[in-house]
Order: sequence, then C-alpha cells, then structure tokens
Amino acid sequence: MEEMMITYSIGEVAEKFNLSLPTIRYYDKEGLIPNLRKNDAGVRRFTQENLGSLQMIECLKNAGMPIRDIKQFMQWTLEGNASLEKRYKMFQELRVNVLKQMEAMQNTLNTIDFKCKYYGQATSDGTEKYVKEDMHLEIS
Amino acid sequence: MEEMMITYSIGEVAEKFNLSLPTIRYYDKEGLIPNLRKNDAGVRRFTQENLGSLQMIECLKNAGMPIRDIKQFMQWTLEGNASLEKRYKMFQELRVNVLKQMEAMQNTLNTIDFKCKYYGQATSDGTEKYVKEDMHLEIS
DNA sequence: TTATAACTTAAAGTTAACTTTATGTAGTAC
DNA sequence: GTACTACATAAAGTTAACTTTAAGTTATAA
Repeated sequence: MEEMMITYSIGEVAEKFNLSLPTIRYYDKEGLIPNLRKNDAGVRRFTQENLGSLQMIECLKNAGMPIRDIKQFMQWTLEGNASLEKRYKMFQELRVNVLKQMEAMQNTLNTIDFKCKYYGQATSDGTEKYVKEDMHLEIS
Repeated sequence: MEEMMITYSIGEVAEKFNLSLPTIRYYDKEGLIPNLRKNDAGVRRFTQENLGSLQMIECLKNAGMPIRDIKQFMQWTLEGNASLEKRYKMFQELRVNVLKQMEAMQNTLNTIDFKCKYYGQATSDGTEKYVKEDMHLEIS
C-alpha cells in the first residue's frame, strides 16, 4: 500500500521560497532538510514536512544562526522527544539573542534618523556649516 | 604654529571600540577612516574626528552596509558640500532598508516566541505529540 | 529521433571581512 | 646595551555561504 501525498520539485520550491536551485541542493547536502527523499529517477520530491524545514531555515537564518547550528537543530528533530529540552533551550537562547539584535537595530535606526534630519537641513542650506555648528558635533 | 589636540593610539582605540588592531588597520587601509594621520615615527594617531568615523562605521555595519559602501560614504565626506545630496539620499535609503530589516526581525521573533511556547509545552509533556496535535502544524 | 527542459553530481571558484604570519622599527626600563 | 612593549608593513590564510562549471540522465514534445 503506497502512501499518496502531494510533493514538489526543486524548481517549484525554489520559486516558492525565492531561493536558487544550487542553494537548496546545498542545504540538502549539508543535512538541513531532514527526510527529503528522491524518486526512482533520483529526483528530489519535497513534502509539506520538507517545506516546513525550509520555512524554519529561513527563520533561523534571519535570526543570524549559522548553517552548522541550523543543521544541529535539524538533526535534533530526527532524534525525536529525546532532544526536546535541547531544542527548547536553543529557542530560548535564540530569543534573547534576537531581542539584543533588535535593540541594536533600534539604536542604529535612531542614529540614521538623526543623520536624515542632519543631511536634510544641510542639503537645504547647501552646506553642513550651520547644522554642524548647531550641534557641536563632528561625527562625519 | 602647531595645533595641539588630544589623540589616541590604535591600542587605545581598539579597547574603546572593542575592535582588534588588525581590523582597525584594515579599515584604514580600505579608506574607511578619512584624515587619519601618522606621527613622525609612522604611528597612527586618532583624533576625535577619526573616532567619529569609527562610530559611524559601527552604525553602518550594524545597518548591514558592506565595507565598500561605507568607504564610498567616507570618500563623499571628503568631497565636502558637493556630496551632501548623495549622502542625504544614502541615509534615506538606508533608513527604509533598516525598517524592513526590523520588520523581518519582528516576524522572526514572533516565530521564535511561538516555538518557545511549543517546546515549553512539549518539554513538560515529555513529547511533541499533544502540542503538535493541538495546532495541526508540522513545521519541525 | 532529436531537441528541449528539468533535473542530477562532484569539484572548483567566488566574495566579504577579517586574521595570521613574518619581519622590522621606535621608545622606554633596567 | 639589552629586553620589552607597542607599534608598523606586506602577503598569505581563513571561513561562511553560496555559485559556477562540466558532464551526465530522464521525460516529454515535435
């Protein structure tokens, strides 16, 4: 009795996720897509589970996690319930890390906002002279 | 008549900014620190202006700007008022870019928060079974 | 049956942003 | 004078995350 399920080709997946074919193959080679199977002709067929892995890869990449750590996480998922605590800990640490990044990003944005005002004024003045005098700052 | 001003050694600057000495030398070589001078012995002496450049480098790096674009900006500052509009435009575009990054980061955080709850429950259950059933999701 | 499109692999190449290595110099402490 | 520390340079090495290249296979359409 063969299980029938909807699957996708690497080309379809590349389009869906806006990734290049070599990138997806690279992720597969690196072990980032657990349980990804090939048909009798050796062609990859992506299940919903595999698409879920890719979604998670995108999330973890966005959080700044390196490929080898994403791989580690994916390997843990293959270990089942035995690795639940490791995965829980990973996400808790990642959360703290991402919060720090967002704080840094907010500071960066504040500086950029300041610079936008600074250069907005300087541009309409035609010179940095007055706006620079106004704030006694010389950060280029 | 020699101008007297407070300057810092590369070692002091490295400590202040928590950067390695080779990194600072690399930035200098790449033209990221305009007007950085050396004393008669060929040793770099950092002025307040140079520290300002380093501060800005940190900000722009944090915004995800590549070294070559930071260099471009620094070269523009050397052109004076003629480049004010270019610099203004740069910061306006950077602002939009950073806002996009923050939005992406917020989405990432939401996913991670969800995963924290998911694995928190799964860990106390000792299995993913129930929490997985509860949400009809199979994202690893 | 021949062309085309969509896939396959292994291996080499690319790029950014440093880091390391090797070698040398300048100034101070003893 | 000799050791030590802090600096200098040029050039080679490193790492991550892909990308490119070269060569081959499979399935469908004309």
